[in-house]
Amino acid sequence: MVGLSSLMQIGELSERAGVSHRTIHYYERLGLVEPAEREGTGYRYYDEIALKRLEKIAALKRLGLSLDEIAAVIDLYFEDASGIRGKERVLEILQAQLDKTNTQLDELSTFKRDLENNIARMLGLIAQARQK
Amino acid sequence: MVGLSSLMQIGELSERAGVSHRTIHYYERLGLVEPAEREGTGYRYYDEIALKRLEKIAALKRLGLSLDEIAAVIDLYFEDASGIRGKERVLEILQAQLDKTNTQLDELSTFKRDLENNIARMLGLIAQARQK
DNA sequence: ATAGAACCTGACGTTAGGTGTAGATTTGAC
DNA sequence: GTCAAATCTACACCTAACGTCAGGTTCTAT
Repeated sequence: MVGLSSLMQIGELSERAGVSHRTIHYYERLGLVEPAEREGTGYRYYDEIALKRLEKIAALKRLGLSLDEIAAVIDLYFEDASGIRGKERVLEILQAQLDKTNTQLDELSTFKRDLENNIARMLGLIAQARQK
Repeated sequence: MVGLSSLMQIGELSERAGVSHRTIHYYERLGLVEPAEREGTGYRYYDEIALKRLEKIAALKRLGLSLDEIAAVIDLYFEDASGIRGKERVLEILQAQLDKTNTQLDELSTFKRDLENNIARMLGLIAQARQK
């Protein structure tokens, strides 16, 4: 194969993104990433956008979104604005997601306070145990 | 059975906690909840603490903790402080969790900003589409 | 032209977190 | 005492998100 100079194969993408190639195949079946090129041969060739998508997917996963939910919003990050179909629908998804996010932020802050209190308590108990 | 007047059966607990009785059985196997009473007969009888535990479990799940991680910290919320074994170990778990929580808070805030930007963009596009 | 690395597909395995179901037992009401 | 509702145990099954394995193809270097 010639003329794909700026593209990378799945091995490099996999390594740079920190996910296995089987995971990339899996994501492809779910419509989350696509190779930029794929001629008759079968080999997949990816551009930098694919890498960014994988990174975005990882970030959204850390936030607790399922792959299905990610599939529903990820194009917002990569499609050019004018091309977005079903804007109202997308807007709904975003609003719902924002609500969830706000709740999650609240709960997380509370959890953090709890953790900090518990840590302080633990430290106290440990110091006390040492003293005797 | 008599004398368990202030206790409830699994059906009531299940309903009040909003989880199935099968889930409660499952949690019991993982050591997350226990009936307050269980005589020879086999029936489980729960107190209000069990309900609080289930609610706490749900909250921790929403924060993205696995059931195993929850098992590691939940007693902090219910055991009396003096009874906590392996304080150093618990402290480590808490510290690690706090780090994770801080990262998660950051990512979540970023995500929220992204969402808000996307929402604004969508609203703009929709208004524009209406105008023409 | 050939070896070895990289890649392909398809089928099956795995873990977490449950749900479904069947057949037996217990309970509470009458 | 009897009957329906609630519960019990045990086993099987389910989905999400991958990982493993096997056998075959393609690429690159020499």
